[in-house]
Amino acid sequence: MSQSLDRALTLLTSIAQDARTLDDLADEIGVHKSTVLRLLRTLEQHHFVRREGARHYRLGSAMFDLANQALDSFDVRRSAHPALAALNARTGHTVHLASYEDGEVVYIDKFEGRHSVRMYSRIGKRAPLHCTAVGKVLVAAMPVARREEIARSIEYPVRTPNTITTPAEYLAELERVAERGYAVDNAEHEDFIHCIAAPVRGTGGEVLAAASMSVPKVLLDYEGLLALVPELRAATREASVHSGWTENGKGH
Amino acid sequence: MSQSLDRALTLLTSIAQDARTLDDLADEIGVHKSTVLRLLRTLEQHHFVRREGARHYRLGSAMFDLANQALDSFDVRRSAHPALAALNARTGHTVHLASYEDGEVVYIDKFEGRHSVRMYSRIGKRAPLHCTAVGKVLVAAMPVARREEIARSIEYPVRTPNTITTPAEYLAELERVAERGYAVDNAEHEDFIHCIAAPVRGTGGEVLAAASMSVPKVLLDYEGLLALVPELRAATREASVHSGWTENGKGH
DNA sequence: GACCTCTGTTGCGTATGTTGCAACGACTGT
DNA sequence: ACAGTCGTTGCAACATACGCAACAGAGGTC
Repeated sequence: MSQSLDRALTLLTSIAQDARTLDDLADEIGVHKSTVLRLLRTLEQHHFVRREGARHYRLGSAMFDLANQALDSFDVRRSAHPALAALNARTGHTVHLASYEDGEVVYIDKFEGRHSVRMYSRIGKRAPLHCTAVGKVLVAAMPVARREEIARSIEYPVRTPNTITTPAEYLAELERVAERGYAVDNAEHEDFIHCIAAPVRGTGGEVLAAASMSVPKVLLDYEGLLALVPELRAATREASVHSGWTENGKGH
Repeated sequence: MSQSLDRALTLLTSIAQDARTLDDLADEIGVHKSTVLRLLRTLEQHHFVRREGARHYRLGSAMFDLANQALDSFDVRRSAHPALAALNARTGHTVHLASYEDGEVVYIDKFEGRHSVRMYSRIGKRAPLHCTAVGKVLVAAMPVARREEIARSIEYPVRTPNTITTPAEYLAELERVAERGYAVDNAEHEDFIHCIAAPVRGTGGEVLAAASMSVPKVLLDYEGLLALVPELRAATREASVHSGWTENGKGH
């Protein structure tokens, strides 16, 4: 809607991937160098971008600053932190905390596993709802009407042979998740990895976020993964308590 | 230089502090609501901002995503990580990794101490050069001509009774730091806290970043702090080795 | 060391995109 | 049901951001 802003944001996205030169950027967004220069100057004034040497641009500190400032405003993140860090330390597996945003899942915290398996995730990264354990947990927590609405509206790109590909299947899976209180991603997102996830609840029992553990298949087979569920749930329970949850009324 | 972009970036900075409503923002930057609305919409399309409920705006996931993507491009950050994490775990004190940027210091990593002393720092936050241990280390690593240039150009706001307030004093301090190989901030930045810092070096012996330990004065007196220097230097040495540094030629 | 190329930078006129206005619509709370 | 608040739209006027073309400066090549 705002052209120059639109272009500037595209620039940022581009620069974030790697340092870029002026011409690179001009080519990428298809405008004249001078236009890019002016945008970059404004971005630079605000510290969103900085120059490296004479001809390379990198993201500046404002980016980190604002991001971390905003991450702190996710209360769940802070309250869940100790329990998840402990879970990560105890098991050595990668732990994620994720939240629902606009038809997708967003990772709001990550604890790297000890096994050097490169997982293509990152704080702030978005992931689909249909093939992630955290996605299932978050959607399963919603009223049935909402679930159906979402199941109808999202896409079902095939990521692996196990990926769920239809709304009907997805809704059935959500039902199972809601009953059991945890979700599984049996290599539905990435071939090598399977995950389990469980909800983190707040004061009124509402689901604030989902925490997951991701384990490479070479390390643990499906049954081994399921054996970790109690440990995960103990951690999410602890995280929930720190987030104000009390075990009366709802819960389970 | 670009008006709309300038306004949009100001909006982001504002929103980062706390969720804002449309009118709040319009007042803050002194433009019409409709203008703000259009900017926000563009920001929203790029996921830099998201709506919370119907009337509040928060930072969106792109912010986190880009920031973390870019943080990963600081190679020092990754290579220094294990050594600093270990230092933090061993001592329980707050550890920072910082880098020089444009007349200021920028924190690029932080390991929270076990003592619940609120430190007003954050990844991405900028701090002055004249009253921080990391600042001294980074500037002391530069050629004398550059040091003088910087000493002349920066401001010397008084933060505590101990703050250095003149270029001459600062240059003398830098000389000491360069000789010793580490810097001290004796409650020059914040009243309650004193810090020590040392450089992290790269392949050619050049200083990539500075690592510091911050300790509340109530926990440890000045001598106690200095007693930690060897431990800090062991950690920065380890971090340097991981960053490609080898102990020949330069070094010490 | 001189030439050439490549990249960043500036001034300027124009058209385009952006702005503010005012009226509308949706929602909240009383 | 009403008033007030806040978000949203269409439009016309204007300022702004755009592309162009020419300049400057650094790096590399012969």
